[in-house]
Amino acid sequence: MAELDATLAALADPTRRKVIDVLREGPRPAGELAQAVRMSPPALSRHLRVLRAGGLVQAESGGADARLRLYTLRQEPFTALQAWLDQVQAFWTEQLGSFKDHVERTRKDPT
Amino acid sequence: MAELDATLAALADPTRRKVIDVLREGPRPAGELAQAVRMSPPALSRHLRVLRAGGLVQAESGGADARLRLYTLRQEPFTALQAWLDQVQAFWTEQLGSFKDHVERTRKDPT
DNA sequence: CACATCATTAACGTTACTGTTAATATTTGC
DNA sequence: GCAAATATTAACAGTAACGTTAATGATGTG
Repeated sequence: MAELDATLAALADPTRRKVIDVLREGPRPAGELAQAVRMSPPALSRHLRVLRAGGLVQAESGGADARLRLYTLRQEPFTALQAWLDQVQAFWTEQLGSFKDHVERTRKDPT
Repeated sequence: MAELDATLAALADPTRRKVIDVLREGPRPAGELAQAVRMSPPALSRHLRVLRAGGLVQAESGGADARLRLYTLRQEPFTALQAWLDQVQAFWTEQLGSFKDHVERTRKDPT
C-alpha cells in the first residue's frame, strides 16, 4: 500500500505523466525529456527523481557517452496499480452491491 | 487528459484512497467516513470535495434523514484510468520496443 | 590540462495542500 | 420556535511541492 502511494504521487503530476508518455516511444536521456516537456533540466531532474522513487522509470547509465543517463519505463508499478483498480472495479462487478450495503449499514458499532 | 489529472490528484492522497476502500463496502454518510479515517468532519469534507471534483464519488441526499449525505463510488474515472494504464502497458506488450527505440532515436530534430 | 557538455543538487521564493477550530446553513425533534 | 445533529465553508497556521537560477559533480573533447 505504501508502494501505491509513491506510484500515484508520481502519476499525479501532469509533467511526470507527459514524461511517461514520451518514454512510451522509447528510452530517452534526461536532457531530451526536459526539452520534450519544455522545462529546465533541474526541474525535470527532480521529477525524474520522483519517478525513480516510485519505481516507474529506471536510469541506464551504460551507454557510449557516460554522461547521458537513458531513462526507461518500469512495468511493475503500473501492474500493481492495475491490480488495485481491479479490486475497486469489483465494487460494480459484484452486483450484490445493494445487498452488501444492507448488511453493512445494519451493523451496530464499527469499533 | 485533464480528467485524468483530477482523478490521479484525488487518488494521490492516502486518506482519500482509504475513503474509497471504505466505500467499496457500500455507501456511507460523510460523518461515518470521517470516523473511519479518524479525521475531523471538516477535514474529510474537503477530501470529499476533491473526490467529487474528480467524479470518483457521488453524494446522494435522498434518504429518510435529509441531513445525511450518502456517498457512493462512481465507476467512470476508474475505467478511464485503466484505459490510460492499458496504453502504457502497450509499451511492453509491443515487443518491438528496441526497434521502435532505434527509429525514434534516429530522427534529427523534433521541433 | 583547459574547456565544454550532461545531469544533478543547493538555495530561493512562490504556490498549493492539509488539518484544526470557529462559524454558517439545513434538517430533525421536542 | 428552540435546541441538537449533520455537513459544509471560512479563517488560520504549518508543511510540502514546484520552477528558476546558480553552483557542484562527472564525463567527453581539444
